Amino acid sequence: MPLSIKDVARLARVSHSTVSRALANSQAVNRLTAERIRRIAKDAGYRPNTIGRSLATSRTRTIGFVVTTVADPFVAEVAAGIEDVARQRGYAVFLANSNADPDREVAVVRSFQERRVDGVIVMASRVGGLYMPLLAELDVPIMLVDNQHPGGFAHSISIDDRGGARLMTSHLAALGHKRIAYVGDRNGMQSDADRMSGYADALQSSGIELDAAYVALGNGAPAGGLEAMQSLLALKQRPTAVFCYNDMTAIGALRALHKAGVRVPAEMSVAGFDDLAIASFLQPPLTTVRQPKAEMGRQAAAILFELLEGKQLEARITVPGELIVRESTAPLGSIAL
Amino acid sequence: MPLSIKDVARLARVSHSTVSRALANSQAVNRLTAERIRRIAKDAGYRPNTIGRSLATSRTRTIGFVVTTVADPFVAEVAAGIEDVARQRGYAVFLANSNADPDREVAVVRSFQERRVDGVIVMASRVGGLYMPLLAELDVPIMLVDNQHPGGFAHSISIDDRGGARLMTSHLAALGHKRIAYVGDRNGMQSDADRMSGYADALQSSGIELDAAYVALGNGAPAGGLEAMQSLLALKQRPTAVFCYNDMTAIGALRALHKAGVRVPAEMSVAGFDDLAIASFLQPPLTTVRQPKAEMGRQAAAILFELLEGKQLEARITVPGELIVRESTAPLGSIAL
DNA sequence: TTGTAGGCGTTATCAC
DNA sequence: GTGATAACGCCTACAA
Repeated sequence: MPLSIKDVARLARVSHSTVSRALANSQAVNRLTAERIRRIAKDAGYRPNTIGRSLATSRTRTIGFVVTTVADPFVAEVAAGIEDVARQRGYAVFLANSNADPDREVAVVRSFQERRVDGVIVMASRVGGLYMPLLAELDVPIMLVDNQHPGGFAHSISIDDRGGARLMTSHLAALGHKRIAYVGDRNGMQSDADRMSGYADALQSSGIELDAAYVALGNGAPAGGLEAMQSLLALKQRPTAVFCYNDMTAIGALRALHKAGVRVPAEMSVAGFDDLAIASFLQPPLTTVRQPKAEMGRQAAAILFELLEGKQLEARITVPGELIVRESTAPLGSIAL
Repeated sequence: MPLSIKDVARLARVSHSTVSRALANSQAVNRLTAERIRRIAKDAGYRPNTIGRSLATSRTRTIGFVVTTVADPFVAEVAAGIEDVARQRGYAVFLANSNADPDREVAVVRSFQERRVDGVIVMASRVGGLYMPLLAELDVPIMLVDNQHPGGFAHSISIDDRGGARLMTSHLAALGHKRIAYVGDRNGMQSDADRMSGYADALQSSGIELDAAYVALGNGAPAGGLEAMQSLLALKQRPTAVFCYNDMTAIGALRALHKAGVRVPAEMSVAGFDDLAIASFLQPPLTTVRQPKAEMGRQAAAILFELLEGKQLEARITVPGELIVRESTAPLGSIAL
């Protein structure tokens, strides 16, 4: 059994309330006694028990982070950012994977409820629409990262999906491409819809008509990108450039092209979204839209903590994406090796 | 304020101890009263408060998971496995990144201590050697995944690094390669040493002399693999096959080869270790040693829970790696496209 | 089968 | 400046 505040009190021959005050650096306690108590506590190896404290203060200094799966590199990078500032502020982070499974979604909320987390960060892209009201029941501040559901929540930070998609599609159009495809994410919800509409916007501004045949659906993972790209390759009139929902999709698309012997970017330009750590090491290095993942996680956490500390604010932050041009996109008809 | 057990007691016109018993499905309470109480609790939306329970039972049903960084895809896949069984068993997981920073390592242990986690899973590959004694002070069961420090801890699950490396190196030797290089991880500690020695073993059994010039050092990430491969390419007598510490290193190595215009596997075979989700989508699909990552996470958690539930066991599990041959390795001198 | 009472480790409100 | 004392929400003897 670890020492309690009472053990320290006994050692210091004071009451446990004095110990509590001394350890909390309260002004109301004699400087010297306070120092003596702190010294004794330290020597004895006393560690405060957060459970007791939580019961008394009804705050746990704990937040819950729900994701579809942390095995997704994109999610993991955001998680790292969140955990980073949480630790700085003395909060701990419960990690929960929903796996896009409604039963687990319910279980996660229950768990957070029963553990009395002070706040929640949600980044569960494929989460059912029923999830949000469930989360709202928790009655704690909720911060959404890359919100996948339109409206509803007060606090969120998201990449500018539409703007990013516009940026990338315009980049492709500027390279002279006319037949530009989009490989979406069939479970992509809001962000997919927004990237799709950014794509449509940019086509229009470039005077290119949107052709439904050039819109394929992946699943946000390489396998889906591979399949979608194969369907595009089967077209009589192939696209010359393909903008993918995310980098994972693009990785699959690149694989399909290599298998089919189509050279990138000489015969086909490929672009992604996210800028995962490996994007610059792909063959060829991937042109993409950078999301500042860790930074978004950090900011999400920082805002949540502001809220928890009572600040009144309404944060709906949109972060601009950054166009990162690498070697997977090139002018139409360019003859690269 | 959420309802407490006392509120339910009031509603049901019984004492709070009866409610406690009823909700715990105790036999000692009248079936009908119990049912009535449960019904009332449910209707009122009662959610047990784990904090109170923990204080009373001195168990939190919480575990801590320390990693170097969850942004590493390998770590993230293990995390998913751990979280999976934790949820099933009613445990919650605190995620903590040490970032290989001694100060944070200390902070993490403190946090776990103060939050009274019931157990800890450690997967902090670059963690300082001082860390382990610190963790031991926690005085809770500790489970190591892919242990990076020789000896010391009772419970661990690790890939058979040496066996896996032997498997891969033998595979390369069997393809006819004589000049086989190894790109290690300069921060790789135990697992790097073991893979290195498996590599050395296999060379010896194949009658190949180990040449120090063919041992290069990366850092476990693509950038390190790229650099290391460039140094190997600068050799007068280049290797014809390269076994990399892990897939991330191999990704960097592949990039270096593409940049240098060296064809894989025609001119150079490349192999990795881990079998990350993207390995099969690389150019060319990567030959590697599969670690059952999620499964290892699940097993680590399962064993920890056995320990927490009082079972006496000493688990030092070694999981065999599986050789996955894809297209990045080929017979020496084969003329592929 | 049920209720009363005490305790888990804190913080917080009173007196003194 | 300090010490009793009473919460916080739950579990668990012990008594009835």
